[in-house]
Amino acid sequence: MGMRFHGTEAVADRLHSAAIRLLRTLRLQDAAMGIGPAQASALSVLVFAGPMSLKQLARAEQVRPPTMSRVVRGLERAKLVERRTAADDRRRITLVTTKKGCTLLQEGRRRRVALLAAGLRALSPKQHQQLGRTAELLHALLPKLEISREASPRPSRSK
Amino acid sequence: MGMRFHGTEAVADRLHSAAIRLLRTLRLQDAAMGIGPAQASALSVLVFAGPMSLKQLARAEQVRPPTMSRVVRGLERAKLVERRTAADDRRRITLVTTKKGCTLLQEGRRRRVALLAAGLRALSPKQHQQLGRTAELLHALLPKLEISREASPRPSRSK
DNA sequence: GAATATTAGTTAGCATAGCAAACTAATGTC
DNA sequence: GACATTAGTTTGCTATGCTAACTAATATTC
Repeated sequence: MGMRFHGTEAVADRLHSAAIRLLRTLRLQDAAMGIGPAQASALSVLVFAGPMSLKQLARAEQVRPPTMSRVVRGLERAKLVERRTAADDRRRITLVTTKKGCTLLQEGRRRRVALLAAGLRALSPKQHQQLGRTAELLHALLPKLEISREASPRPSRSK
Repeated sequence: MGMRFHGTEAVADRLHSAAIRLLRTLRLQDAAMGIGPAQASALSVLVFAGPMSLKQLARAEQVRPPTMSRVVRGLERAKLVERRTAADDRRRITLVTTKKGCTLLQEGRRRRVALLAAGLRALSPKQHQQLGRTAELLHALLPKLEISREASPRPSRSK
């Protein structure tokens, strides 16, 4: 009891700090593209999942609509995405990546790969595979954890 | 050619977005403690690695001194750390966690664990272990990637 | 030992990203 | 037609990142 329960705690911690450090490193690459991490991530979703509404994108990115609204404004200003009013419902907008946006994303991928390449190549194929599998594991795991956010009746800022 | 080179690219991408999503999820827990992710992370370092100077902490957190200076100010205001002038060199400060800071960190860990617990327990012990090992792998990997930052002669903001 | 260089940390100023609350405009409902 | 709901935006706050420029203390150099 309490023996190896410790393990879960440690894993949570290490995962947390690993994520922070990874992002801080990759942020530099994003910055080199003249685009922030949130913008890069949103653009990526649009490229791979195709056009969608702002709300959908906000949900996909686990972010509130006002936040996404601003992120999209940045992407639009940089001509990386276009907003179109949906045909059937004029409240909604449809976000579409531009050619430039698609290109930039590819470039970003190349940068990240270039950055990680040195590190990844130093790994054994087995470790490399492990890294990939863990990333997938996380993607599968995370949606289950978000329940707490959706389910909560909005804590309403106790202070 | 281009055959399985694709793999590295995909791993980099998935890792990137997994990190972003993980942090956005955990950020909610940090917010519930009334502390941001950077503050939580810095506090964690101080608790586990012991007292150190601001510069050391900035390096450990892969962040520039001005950024860490502000993060520390926040932690200090919340009475989670104390700054002491070093005895031998009065330029330097020594950052020490308070009792309250230590307690809060433990609580944060518990929260994260509670959040991840459902997910982690659904994993097989093997997957659990894999997750932990990958986190370690990343920690070992990341310092090697920062070379580009240190080595570069400061791009000097082209615009 | 005084002038100068280096180093630790801070301050100022800018940009991105997160949130909630309140607003506008379009769509649904009664 | 009056009211409720829904999609996005605006506003205003906080936290984090950066560079450039500053202060104060220590090290170096002559």
